Amino acid sequence: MFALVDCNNFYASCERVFQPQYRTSPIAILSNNDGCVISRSDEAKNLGLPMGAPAFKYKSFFKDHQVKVFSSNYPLYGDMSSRVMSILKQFSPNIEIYSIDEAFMLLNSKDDYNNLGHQIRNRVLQWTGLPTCVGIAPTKALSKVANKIARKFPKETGGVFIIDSEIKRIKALKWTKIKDVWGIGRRLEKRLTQQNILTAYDFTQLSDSWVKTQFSITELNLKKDLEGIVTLCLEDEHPVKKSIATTRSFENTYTDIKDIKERVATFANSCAEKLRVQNSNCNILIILLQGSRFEKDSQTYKNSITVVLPHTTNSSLTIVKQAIKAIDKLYKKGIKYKRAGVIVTGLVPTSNHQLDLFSSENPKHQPLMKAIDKLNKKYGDDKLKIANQDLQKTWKMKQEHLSHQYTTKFNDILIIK
DNA sequence: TCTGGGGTCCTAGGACCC
DNA sequence: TCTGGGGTCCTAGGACCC
Repeated sequence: MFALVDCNNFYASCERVFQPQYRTSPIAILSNNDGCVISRSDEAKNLGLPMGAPAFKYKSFFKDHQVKVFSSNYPLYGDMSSRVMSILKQFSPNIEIYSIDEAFMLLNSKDDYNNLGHQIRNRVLQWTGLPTCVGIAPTKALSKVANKIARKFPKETGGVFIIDSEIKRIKALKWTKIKDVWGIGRRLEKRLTQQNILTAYDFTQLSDSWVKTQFSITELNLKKDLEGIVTLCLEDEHPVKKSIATTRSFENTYTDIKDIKERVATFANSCAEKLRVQNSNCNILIILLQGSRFEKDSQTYKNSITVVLPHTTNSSLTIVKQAIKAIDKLYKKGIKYKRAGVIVTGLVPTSNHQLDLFSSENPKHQPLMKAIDKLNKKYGDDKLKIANQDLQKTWKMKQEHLSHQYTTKFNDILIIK
């Protein structure tokens, strides 16, 4: 059997752990630059605050309803997540960390599922302060369904729901709206409802061949999983990433190419650092540049350049240089730019280094990068920068409601009187 | 003033090869 | 009138997830 453990309103709950005075208040967490709402407590949801609500439009709403607003604090959430995951590993060695706040687990057939589900919930709550829900079922897709039911009916289920019979499976699928099925997004929902496929159960009644030809193998696999036939398996715990991205919106718009180059250099350097952490090299760079979606003359501008390198690399120097060169080509005068990004792909392990006959990197790059990474790790906060990166710190992320890094920074540790 | 960011997988179609 | 066939690789675009 599979279990899906999901933290309730993860970011909002993390903030609550360290500021328990907000245990019953509506809470909203904002995206980077305090742009829009990305996590809400149940109280905020009940007030009708939608996901993705732009913060500037909801200022008075927050005030009127006394919503406690936080900027996103990823160091805190990341650390809380790893604490939760290490607790889950005590219950089953076969675990797939699916996202920052949820994990699939493979359970032993001898387990008492109901008892185990409640044990998991209780231990995570006791040790981290985070509430979770547990769904248990014969397949991954069904454990998602079970989890949703546990979440929706806390009183009846106590936060744990198990699909362990055909009757329960059918009932659960009939209850699940098609748009709430894992793997059915907005587009597929529209196409399916047009065919009068309204629930997960309706979806499982379609013929395999129709699903395969109308959609793709992905949807067919999903259908089988919902029927109770194990099709989706646990994935590797530490999959090697196939692409790495750093893309950001700017706090304001930029028109000067110098500002854009500065930011893009930072993004490129960040990609290179992530490559070195996972011991990968890349040979393809994609550089994106986009105008403000909300300015009349800039909104249509959205362009990218793909650069194929003659050799693979994870050198910040090379990647930054190429990214800046691309900006020279992408930049057009008179546009208000709002967003840029760098994606590196075509990743290979560094050990797989191929000898390039006609072009290879300056051999001095590697030891230099090693030295930079070591110093940055030691002194923190990316003290060492390469030329072109935003030395002047002309930009800064807007984070007006940031909480402390309670669990990862010595100066921020709570003091109990 | 002000609307997130980082991933994966699949398919169709073109280029190229023998 | 008529255009081989089969295979692989690559890329762009579309869909999804959290």
